[in-house]
Amino acid sequence: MSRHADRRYNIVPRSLPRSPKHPALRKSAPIFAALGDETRLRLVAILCAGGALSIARLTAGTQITRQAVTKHLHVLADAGLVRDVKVGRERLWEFEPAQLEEARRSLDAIAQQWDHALHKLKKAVEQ
Amino acid sequence: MSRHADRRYNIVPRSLPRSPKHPALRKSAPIFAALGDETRLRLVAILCAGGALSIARLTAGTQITRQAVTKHLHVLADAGLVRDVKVGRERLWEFEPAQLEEARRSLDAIAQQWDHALHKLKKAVEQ
DNA sequence: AAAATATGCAATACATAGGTTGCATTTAAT
DNA sequence: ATTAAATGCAACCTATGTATTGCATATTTT
Repeated sequence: MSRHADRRYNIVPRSLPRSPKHPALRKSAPIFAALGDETRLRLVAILCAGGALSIARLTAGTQITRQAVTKHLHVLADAGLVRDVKVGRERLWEFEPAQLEEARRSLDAIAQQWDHALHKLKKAVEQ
Repeated sequence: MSRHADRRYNIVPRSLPRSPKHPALRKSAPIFAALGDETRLRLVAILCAGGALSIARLTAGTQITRQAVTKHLHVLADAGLVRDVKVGRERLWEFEPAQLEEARRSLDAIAQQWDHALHKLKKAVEQ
């Protein structure tokens, strides 16, 4: 076989959506990426439970510098998971529930596909 | 104020768990990180719907090389989201639902915290 | 006004992620 | 036995992520 033939396969499983790419997946990946860091996950959990907090207070709960926390907050903000409000000399960050729901829907969708596959399998076995 | 006083703050919000770090969050972060890539999210969705598939078939649905897909599969495997079985000269990859459930539980826990905070707020306003 | 607090900005360092290429190895098909 | 197919392994490249340091700026507080 020639060297780089790998990409030339044309045997594509029927269930595999090629270029149109599930839009829900494209939307969800950045949200999961934002949640895929322990520090950020903690920040989300804290903001979720404690209302709006300043950077200084959020930094107090970590071993990293304020600037590092600031960057994490911006990552979360880019993913739409938090938003900020400037109050005086402070910048308060608060949780934004909408995108978390989006993530939940994605997981549910995948899990549902799985359940469906299981169900089909079960029916196939029963017959 | 001296230059790097940021880390010396001792005003810690009551709700903020310092070093003990919620164990659930530490477990979930790697799972979210694994899901935080569009290609991997697609792979999960495909495996979830289509049973066990070889690397070659999984590669056919993408624009990237087989080796890149292999790396993504290993990331998913490290997160416990997929597992592989060697069959003849093929290596088949299949979805592993347990860890996805873990991710769902994490999101539910966070969302529940949020609901709880809202409920407390509502009660406070009503009084 | 002066000092303290809270944050912003920019440069930098370092590790890791994502991807590729080239070649070797294992199995299956002819 | 050859050839083809599927995969494994390793080196490499580049971009991005994480975190730091140093300094500047904006707001309170005293």
